[in-house]
Amino acid sequence: MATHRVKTMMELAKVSGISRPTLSKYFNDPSSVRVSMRQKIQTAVEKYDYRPNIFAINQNRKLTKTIGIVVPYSSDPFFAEMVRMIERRCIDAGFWPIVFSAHGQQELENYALATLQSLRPAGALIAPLGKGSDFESVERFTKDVPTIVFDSNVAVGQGFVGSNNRQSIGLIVNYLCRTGEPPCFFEMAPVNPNANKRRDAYVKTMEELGHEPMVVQVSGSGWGFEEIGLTEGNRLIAERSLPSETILCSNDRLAVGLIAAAYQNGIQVGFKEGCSLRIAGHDDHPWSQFTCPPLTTVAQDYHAIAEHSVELLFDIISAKAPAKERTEVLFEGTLVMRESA
Amino acid sequence: MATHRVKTMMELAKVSGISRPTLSKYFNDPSSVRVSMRQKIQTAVEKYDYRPNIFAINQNRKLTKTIGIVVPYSSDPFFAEMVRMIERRCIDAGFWPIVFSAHGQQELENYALATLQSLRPAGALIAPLGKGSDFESVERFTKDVPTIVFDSNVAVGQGFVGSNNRQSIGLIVNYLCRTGEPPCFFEMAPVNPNANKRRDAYVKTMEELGHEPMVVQVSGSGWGFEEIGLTEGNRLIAERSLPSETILCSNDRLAVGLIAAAYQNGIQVGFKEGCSLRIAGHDDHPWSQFTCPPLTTVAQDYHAIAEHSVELLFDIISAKAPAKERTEVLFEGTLVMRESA
DNA sequence: GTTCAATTTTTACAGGCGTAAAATATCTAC
DNA sequence: GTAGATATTTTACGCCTGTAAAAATTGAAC
Repeated sequence: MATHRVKTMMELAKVSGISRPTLSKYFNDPSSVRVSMRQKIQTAVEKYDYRPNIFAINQNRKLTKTIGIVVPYSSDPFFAEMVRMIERRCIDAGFWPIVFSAHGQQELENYALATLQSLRPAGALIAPLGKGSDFESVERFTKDVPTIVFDSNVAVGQGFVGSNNRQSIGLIVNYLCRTGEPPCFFEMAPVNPNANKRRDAYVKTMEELGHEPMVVQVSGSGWGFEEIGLTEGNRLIAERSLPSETILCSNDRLAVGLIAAAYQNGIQVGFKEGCSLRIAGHDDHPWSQFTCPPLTTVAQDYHAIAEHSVELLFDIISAKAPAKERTEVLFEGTLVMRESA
Repeated sequence: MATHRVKTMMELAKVSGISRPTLSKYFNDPSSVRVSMRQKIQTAVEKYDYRPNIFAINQNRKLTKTIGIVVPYSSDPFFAEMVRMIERRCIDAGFWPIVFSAHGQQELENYALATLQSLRPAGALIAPLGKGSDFESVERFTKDVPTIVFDSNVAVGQGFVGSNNRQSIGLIVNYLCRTGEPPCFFEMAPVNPNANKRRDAYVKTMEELGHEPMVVQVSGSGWGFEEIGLTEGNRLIAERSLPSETILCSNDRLAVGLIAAAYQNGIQVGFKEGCSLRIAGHDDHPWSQFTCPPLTTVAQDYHAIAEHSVELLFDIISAKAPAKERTEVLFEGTLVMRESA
């Protein structure tokens, strides 16, 4: 340990008595050298605290070990959780995950894609902004980099993994109709394909059940969903213009804002005695269990989506030829009954 | 645009009639070539969609343009917001921010630091896990990379930027004592120096005001603060063992859980008629305004901390010699009066 | 001890760009 | 138009590792 640190593979070869190409082979894939050799190398690496130079490595490799992850909004708990799971899987598989967030802005999404592209990643997992994306930029990126799209099904890349909104919305609409007044649907102008699919699923399910769909679309843009839920909820309550006393929100974050609005107007939320409003969400965000009352919602299968996205990407990367067809995998939601509806 | 894309600087030199060294100079610093030349180059770059190869660039540069950002928990809204601001400043200054999250785990923090280090960044902004950090790993990192520490004042790096907990806690303790029963302090086993400083500040302030400090330390570890606040809050309420009906939480996330616990036990929170518990937090997390009731807290100056951290780092990077002394900058908190206390 | 296969070593070149030094071209001011 | 300062081109080498091909070594089984 007191030994002077070694900075290049050449030096390591000299001090360890092992040829440089063998060292190179080892760093590419430790199992490609004999066990005895492997141990000698590991000892030397530790003794001289050597680490390969990433830049030199990637300059000649056709395939880097970098995996790009791009999300629209890293502080959204759904994406935060997805990123955590995806990162873990990549690291365990010997890849280098690098995370970018668009922070809701097209400009930053483009920047992230451009940066990532110049890193020549082995592949990428992206959740596009959706409506806010510069479609051509995203498409250009996917031409160069094997890409799996998740969450928001923008029609690019080699595959998509997400939730079955038709099924999950159907589930909660059924539940709400079964247990009380049919819900209206609370949404803002859709920011991505998911939002559209959810609204359509709501309308379809209501019609199937013989009820009149009631969509309440409020104004507001950006990713500050709670804020929109709060201010628009306050407005709707003041105007008494809610078409139903049961409200299904397009996502949990909107519901968080709406619950706050109800509270601030002295309205009790829930299905118990004395409650005059039922509020439900969609996603089962990590903090949905901490609302007052706890939020009834539909859980997306975070784990399955993350896991499957990564598997799909690895399949594509390891396959020589690009997939002939874009695959789409949808996971089903599960009802999470709490107290808000 | 229909032109074939050019992949190396050499090719770009050929097709544009400009020498490679001049192009190289341009990419290092566009202002180092004549205006006429600059325009010719920009035109060619766009026409042939050329982008320099990052790996080749960084292999020879002593100083890369990479800035590393390491946070303990990317989905914590405080860090999410900090990251957003820091990234923006770095991009605007022509640097490449790369974000890593330890997801609360020492192993991942070490991995992030090691990865980052091999990227030979120009500098780094890190918020260490704190108690959960492998101090030696962090210190070793800071020996190699100019580093500014923020949020959690672990004694490494060239400087620290954070909040003045003594002042901010003093502010809210004063407020709470002035307006009602003196608060007890609700915390979990401290995960970082901030938590310790806040508790100490609470104790000091209470003593100054002539009150007996009452610290309620609950068990629970990890970064699931809301969960801890909820379960431990439920327990304390059931046991009737809260020493005061005014509770100052070590941070907002704990308060979110505690408010949920109060709600679930039918306890009204706030200072109005009929309320029997006052709850306050610290940080002014983005979602604190959506709790029921809205959370009274102390706001950290996110913007100042982010801005100043970056400035400090840039100063160090541009200065030839490393700073002789580790600088510490603290920003003051401001009281945010809402309805929970 | 021999043989064959699997490893490792030797040798050599490539990758894309930074950068230094000397020669040449361009611009500005007079 | 000319000198002097400033930019650009030419030429050449270095950075650190990947990788290919041929030669040499090692290992296990007989």
